[in-house]
Amino acid sequence: MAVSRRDHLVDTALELFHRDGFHATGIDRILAESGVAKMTLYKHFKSKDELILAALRRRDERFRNWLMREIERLDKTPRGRLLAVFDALAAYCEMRHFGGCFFVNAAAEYGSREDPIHVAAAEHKRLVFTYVRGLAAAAGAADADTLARQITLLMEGAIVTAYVAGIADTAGQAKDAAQILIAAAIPPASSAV
Amino acid sequence: MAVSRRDHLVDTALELFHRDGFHATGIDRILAESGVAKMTLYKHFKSKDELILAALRRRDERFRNWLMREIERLDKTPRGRLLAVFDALAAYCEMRHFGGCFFVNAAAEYGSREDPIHVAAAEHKRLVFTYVRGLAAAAGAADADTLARQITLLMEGAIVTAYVAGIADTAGQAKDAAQILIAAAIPPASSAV
DNA sequence: CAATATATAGACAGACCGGTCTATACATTC
DNA sequence: GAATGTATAGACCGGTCTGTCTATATATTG
Repeated sequence: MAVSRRDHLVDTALELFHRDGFHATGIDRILAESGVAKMTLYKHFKSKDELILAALRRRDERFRNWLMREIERLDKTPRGRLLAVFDALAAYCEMRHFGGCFFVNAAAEYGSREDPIHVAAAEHKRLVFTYVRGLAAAAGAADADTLARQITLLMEGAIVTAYVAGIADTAGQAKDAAQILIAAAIPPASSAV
Repeated sequence: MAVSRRDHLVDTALELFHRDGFHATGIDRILAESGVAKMTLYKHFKSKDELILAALRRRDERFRNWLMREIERLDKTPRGRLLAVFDALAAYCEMRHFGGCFFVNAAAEYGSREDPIHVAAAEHKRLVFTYVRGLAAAAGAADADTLARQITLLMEGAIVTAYVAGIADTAGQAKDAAQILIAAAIPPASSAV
């Protein structure tokens, strides 16, 4: 088989969870869609929650890899990459089956901050922030933490607004705001690097 | 009775939906918590979805009233009110039972953009944007639409980051960013008004 | 008092939930 | 060819879901 049963199961679950939500997606539908037997699922995962966690891990890995490659492809300069973040985001929001941020949606359904699913969502956000902070530091920001926080706030706002309010080009508007914030945060001497 | 059965039902549903989510909150729990009989619920609402819509309407009304009063109380100048938005937001995020944005959570569970629940969430976002745009225009922004969009993007980012990532003071960091954007958007001549 | 409206409790239906179990089919490997 | 491991289908369990129903209690109003 080209892809293992387990991988296929996680991919199918990921797609259905993102499209229909976690509680609204029953185990039986995932099995029917993937053509996998119930016992095979429960051999690989102890429970539905474990399957959700596996889907979150896969999504985190794929999304961050995609985002980083896209940003590194779009611009070669550190400062340019801080802005390219929003071009990548625009592409993300315009994808065919855009359904908002998978991790925000997960946290919305599993609101308890102690829930492993909520924890996994928080961890994803932390990793994205860390990546952006690296970009900000490389671009010469005096306070990389603050600039990275401002940029990630705009990113979150753009995704959630595109999804909930259905407004196009929020990423472009966020990019315009980011440009102003970057200019204010990075000393002119470093801006040409 | 001090409050009608219908109102009590909506209030209880609102609280449980926000705490535990929509799919995870069963009709029976709402009835047990509110002490209302099932037939009374179905006399006032055709279905669970209708009850959810009523909860969204009540929440929209209450939240926007609270936000506007808070902002108008915090600062008397139009420009100051644009920043006071984030002080109100900070207070909101620090409330005891803060559970993110009720409307973002609703849209996360009812992802289809045609779903009346998703539509109601989008409408709430539109109304908040309209209010902020009014503040921006009153503050003398040359392009009130653009500034209002930037500010609402920061608001959304702050709420979702405080909730999902569990980070404190995102509203304060958003306020710092907003100050820079406001300074860039409002002509100095108007800034003293 | 009688009539009406509105509330109650709780059984009930039919579907679906997550999860367990048995029995069977189909490879691969010895 | 026999044995092993892994997949399959699908019955089954107890519980919960939304929504409907009946029968009863209570309060108001004529």
